[in-house]
Amino acid sequence: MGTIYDLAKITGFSITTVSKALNNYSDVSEKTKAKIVQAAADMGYLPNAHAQSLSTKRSWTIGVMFSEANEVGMMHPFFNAIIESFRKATEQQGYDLIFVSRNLRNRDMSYLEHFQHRAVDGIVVICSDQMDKHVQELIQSSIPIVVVDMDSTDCSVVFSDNLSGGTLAVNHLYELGHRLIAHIAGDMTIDAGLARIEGYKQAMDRLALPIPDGYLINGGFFSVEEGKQAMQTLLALPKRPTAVFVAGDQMAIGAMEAIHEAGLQVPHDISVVGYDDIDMSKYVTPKLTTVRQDTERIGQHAAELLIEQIVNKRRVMTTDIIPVDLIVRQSTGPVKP
Amino acid sequence: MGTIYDLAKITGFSITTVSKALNNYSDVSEKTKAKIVQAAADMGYLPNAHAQSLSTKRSWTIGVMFSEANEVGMMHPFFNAIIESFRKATEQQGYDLIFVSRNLRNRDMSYLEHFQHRAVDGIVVICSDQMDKHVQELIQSSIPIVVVDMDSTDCSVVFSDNLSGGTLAVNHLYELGHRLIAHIAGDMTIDAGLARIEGYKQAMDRLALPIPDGYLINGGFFSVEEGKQAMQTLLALPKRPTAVFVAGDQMAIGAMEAIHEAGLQVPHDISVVGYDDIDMSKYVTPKLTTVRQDTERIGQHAAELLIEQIVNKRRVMTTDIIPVDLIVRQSTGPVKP
DNA sequence: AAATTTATCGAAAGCGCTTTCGGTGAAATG
DNA sequence: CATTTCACCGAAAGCGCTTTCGATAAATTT
Repeated sequence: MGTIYDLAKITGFSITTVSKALNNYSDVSEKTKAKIVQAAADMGYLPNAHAQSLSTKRSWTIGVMFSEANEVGMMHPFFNAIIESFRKATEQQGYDLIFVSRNLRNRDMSYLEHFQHRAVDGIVVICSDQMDKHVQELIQSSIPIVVVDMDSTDCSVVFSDNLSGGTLAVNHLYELGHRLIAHIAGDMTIDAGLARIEGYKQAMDRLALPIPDGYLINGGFFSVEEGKQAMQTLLALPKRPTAVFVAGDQMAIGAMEAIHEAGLQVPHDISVVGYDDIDMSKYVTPKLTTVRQDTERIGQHAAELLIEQIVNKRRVMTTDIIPVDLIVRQSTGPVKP
Repeated sequence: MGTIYDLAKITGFSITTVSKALNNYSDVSEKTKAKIVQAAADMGYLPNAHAQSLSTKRSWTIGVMFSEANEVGMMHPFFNAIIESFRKATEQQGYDLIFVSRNLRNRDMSYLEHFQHRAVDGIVVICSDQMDKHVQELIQSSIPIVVVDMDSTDCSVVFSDNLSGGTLAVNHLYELGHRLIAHIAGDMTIDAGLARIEGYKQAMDRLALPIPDGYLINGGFFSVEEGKQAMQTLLALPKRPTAVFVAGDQMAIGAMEAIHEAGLQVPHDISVVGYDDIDMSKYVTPKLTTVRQDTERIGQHAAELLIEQIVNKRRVMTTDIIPVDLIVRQSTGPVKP
């Protein structure tokens, strides 16, 4: 593949000139630039990224820290959608994503340490666990960073308008005539979960609807299984809700399963609205009514925010809230008379 | 964060000794090693990966090329599951994954070029498109490589036993009494799709079942939408099948939707068995009977294969086939009398 | 006591690249 | 024609690390 030294030897110029020619410096004539570029093409020359990084202190890599909360790794559909759009946006600017692990050849180091070791230009964390020690460490560091789906005043964050999302869901159910509306919530340690709870409460309050005991139930960490269990608890209530707003699609799918297993029908007996609009939502039966998060926009905006910090070399600490939409499908319907 | 030069200054040893101490060379006394290690810990020293790579010609990174065929990017659940298990296995050995894009700061280069530029130690390609020019280029290169879910005699490959998978599905349906068994196939340009077709054909042949015209239908590239369309075509057939083996879960979900929309019931009117056992399969209604691919094992095995090539510095060209299982759920049932 | 080993350390080169700072000769200016 | 400017190029230092090859002093061996 060759180095600039080979190129210098072949063309007869110095490595300085070769480097300059390849990097479009102005102080090299068009003629010699052409020769060098040609020679580079001929030998299939490619600059060594490590050498470049070493010398420029710019690696053109972005480290991504992924949630490993509920062990889903890279299989979380919502996070995945965000990462995907983030990737598209960053790659357009020439960055590569690097997924680091915590153990560097047997030593095991923190994520921050690992990112420092790899000398990433920036970090994106997509992790819902506010309290995670590693996340905090990353935020406190001086590496450009953007955090998704989590709140923080110490760095750039971007997340959905969960408050409105909750309200949207409740209002929709209200308009369908429902008055007994329960909420299967995400764990309170998770910002998104908390905000949706708040949205739910505010909406109920505004509609002058009481929240009966047991109607606000913790669904844990957004898994299908936990959603199912929460719904079972709800079904066992003396006064069963006619509708339930679930803080995540996967949980909602679990909830629907519980309902079906109890011999009831969605939406005939109970309406359910989810949150996220993951890919599968439109394919489950019945198709899930849900609050769509704009993963495309979240990922892209996060990318912009991060890159801006990288190129301008200054930290920005904005919190950007991305609007959500209610997608009405078939899991919600009018309340039974 | 500091460099070995700082460490040398602080401890009073040469950078050579510092480096050796940090890398456990035998020709440095325990005492000085202790001092140096302690100093390193104190200042939070971390070696610069780029400098190390430059000097050792080993980057401890693995490049991953992901399918971009049907634009799903990182959102393909099956590929994702594999990557996840691959990641776990490689990270344990100290490797980081880097997802490269094709355009390096405005120039746009091939994947191979990009990988060379990043000086990855190895490559994993998870892409079903056999003919992809970039994939071929990667395979022909001298970088250690492993390919997943695709056949090739020119490199290490690992994929599921798609032949048996097809047979498994057909036999299951046969045992339920079905004789009119159709197959919604993956595109023939995709190895996995082709093998499943072959499995289907062989099984049908062995059971002395004819394959009526139109019973073998191309479902394209495994999307829900395409599966749905294929099923609609199948439903319009004069002699409608009583069971259908679908080459992918997402297509199967689409197929079920088509069936339901036609006013028919799964499995009462038509049985369907999918392929992959993606996460959602057990949550759709009815829960999908499917051929499970062992993503865990595929990813891990691919990792082993790749790392072995990296450390032994020699190419191995094995093709390893991972067994599949039939997971019987509720989308298949006895044929109507 | 002389000759060898052994243990411990460091100088220096090298990995491939960027960037500063001068140094040419040619063109432009007076 | 003397002087300034300009266009073009290269020497050299530096990025942070590894690794070879000696060098030295201490420990062993004869």
